Amino acid sequence: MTTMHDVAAHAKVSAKTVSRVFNDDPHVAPATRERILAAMKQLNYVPNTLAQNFRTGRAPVIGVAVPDIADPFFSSIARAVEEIAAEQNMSVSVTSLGNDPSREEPVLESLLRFQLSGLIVAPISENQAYLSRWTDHTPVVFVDRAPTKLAVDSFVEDDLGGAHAATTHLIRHGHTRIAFIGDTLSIPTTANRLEGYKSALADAGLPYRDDLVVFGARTVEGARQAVATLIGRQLEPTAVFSSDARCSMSLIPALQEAHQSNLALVGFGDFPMANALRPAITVVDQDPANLGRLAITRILDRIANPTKRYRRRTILPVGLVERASCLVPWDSPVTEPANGDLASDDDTFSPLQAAS
Amino acid sequence: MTTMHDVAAHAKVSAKTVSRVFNDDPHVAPATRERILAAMKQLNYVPNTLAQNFRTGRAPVIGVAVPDIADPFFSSIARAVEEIAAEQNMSVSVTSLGNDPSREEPVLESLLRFQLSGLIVAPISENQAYLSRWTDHTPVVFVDRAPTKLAVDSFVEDDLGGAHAATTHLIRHGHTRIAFIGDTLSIPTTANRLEGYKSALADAGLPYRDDLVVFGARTVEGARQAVATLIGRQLEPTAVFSSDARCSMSLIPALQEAHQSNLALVGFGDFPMANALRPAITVVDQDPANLGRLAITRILDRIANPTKRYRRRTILPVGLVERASCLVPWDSPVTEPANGDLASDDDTFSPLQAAS
DNA sequence: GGATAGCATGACACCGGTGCCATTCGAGCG
DNA sequence: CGCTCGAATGGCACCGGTGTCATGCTATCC
Repeated sequence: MTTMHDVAAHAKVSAKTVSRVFNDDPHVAPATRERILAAMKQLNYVPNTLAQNFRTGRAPVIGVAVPDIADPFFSSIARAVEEIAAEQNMSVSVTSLGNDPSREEPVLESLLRFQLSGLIVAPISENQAYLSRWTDHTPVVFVDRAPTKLAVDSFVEDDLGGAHAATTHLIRHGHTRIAFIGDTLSIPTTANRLEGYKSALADAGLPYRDDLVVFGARTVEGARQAVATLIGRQLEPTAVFSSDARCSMSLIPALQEAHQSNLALVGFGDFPMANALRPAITVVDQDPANLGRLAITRILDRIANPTKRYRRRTILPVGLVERASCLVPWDSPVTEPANGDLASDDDTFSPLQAAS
Repeated sequence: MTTMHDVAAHAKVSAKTVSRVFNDDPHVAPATRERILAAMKQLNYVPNTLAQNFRTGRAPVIGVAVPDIADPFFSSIARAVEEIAAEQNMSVSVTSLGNDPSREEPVLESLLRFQLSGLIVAPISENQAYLSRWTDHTPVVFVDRAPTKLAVDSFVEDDLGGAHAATTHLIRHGHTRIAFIGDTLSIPTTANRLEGYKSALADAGLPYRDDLVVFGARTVEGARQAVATLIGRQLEPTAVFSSDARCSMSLIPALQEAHQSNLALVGFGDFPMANALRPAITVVDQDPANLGRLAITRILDRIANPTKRYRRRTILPVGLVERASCLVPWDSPVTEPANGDLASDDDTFSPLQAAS
């Protein structure tokens, strides 16, 4: 790798003058500039970002740590962050935290040692106090999941309100036995959504039955077991509220396998093909890209205005995207859906329509 | 940020000794080690990775540049890379290249200036010659799309063979008018898949009709237009081969809207919920995670064995995952599907079954 | 003509670790 | 007792840019 000193020697100037040419410093004679530019081209000079960052003490890099970058919800967040970071000539370093909460701390620590310009986290652990030693120097923003034992910015969805709305929606469609299916209560979003579900039941005067609440449905296998458990219950549920998109995506194949075509379904979080499934899946829409945009914007603001004060916790409203899976039986709507998403729902892709 | 010198001063030793403690150098007296460890803890010392990397001249970072990290295909690649990189204490810097080929060069250059340990690229431009100045120093591996005018490692799927198999599969099911729907020929995979499609037609003695080949179906809107164009044709197609997962995901809603429930469909590339749709979508499966694993493994091998020679181009076989969308009419299979994926295909989630 | 301002350029330190070599000191041994 | 050897530790340069200040030179003006 050729360095600035090589270029300087070749152009018979000092390294500093080469640096000036690079940084468009006007105090360089045109002839000198030309000579240096020629030397740079000839030697194929490329500045070493590592050296620059080292001197600055900061890397123009935004860290993004999420449970799983292959999950469409989190990859949408990352994509939005990237887009805005790129405008500021910043790059993005993505890390998947995985499933093991004890790995979170070492992973984030090693990320932060890069002297990141900022960090965006959707945590998997239940306590992020260990981050406090960094938060004075590095803007940290939580997304999707609020921090525990740590005072930093966060942008989360209205889990409680969304779950309440989804559950209420099912109740309005006449359901009284509604199951709650999720991954694990250790994820704060799931805990909040369970609360929303409970409060909706309470508001409607329906009993809360904990035999209708099942966890572990993150994988198709887990969802299968959850479905099997529910089917075995006395007074089987007639509807299911799925606590997150990942669960919904596991749950749907599991329901199909178990011939549970009579169960109504509302999921928290939209997901690919949700509107192409038959019935199209009614979901609480979260807009992860917006979450990402808000997070990176806050980081950039914090960098620009280190002393300014911001509201730490932001809870974003979520909307119900009404499709068809909330109706049972699905071909005889209880209420006329308001959402345009439903407009094409009779345009079914199913061969069975043609066959019947 | 407290530095090593702060710790050294506090423990009344030299910076070098602090460095030794950090690097588990055995030549440190136990008492000294204790004193230094105490000082480090008290001052909250964290090593500055930027300085370490600068000295090394290399960042323990693998760059991953793909068209769109929010695309499940590419996010699966990134996830697999990450997983293996993490085992080597390397982090991953992800960049989406977007749609503008002219942005590729500046984006990759700025990534490479970080003195990456390696770079994994799925390019969007048609010429990557500009990377040649880097390839001597930094291992570069292409995935999904082979490099043009550049001699580096690549791992791509058998686009030609896969498209040939998919098209042949449709022909075996009795289709003679098969449309090809893709994004753009400037993506080499699409060009190869079109060749595979053509050769399958030729092998079957079917005519190639370029009025059945339509591009621009990357978005739902584009897919709508593609469908509209095809429907207008004399001798409409009875089947469609979709050139990539993204197109399939756009095409399916478009077909639903256009009431094209009689069209058979095979897509190149699996995608979320493909097996939960009704009919479940028959696809050529690509295994993006494997692509990612192979790429990062090759980079690590290259780092460990700089002189060793490898076969540059690897073409991975692809398999046909037979579901139901290739059968027309779907409820009367022409042949008995071999794939287990079909086992549950009568367990339909569709309300119409219940209704009929 | 001399003082002065302004521009082009260079010298040098510094960012925070670490490789290399020197120095010091004590133990062990002939 | 003196020598050798190894262990513990320190000094210092260096990685590649860049901020700060100094220097030398020319143009300008009174």
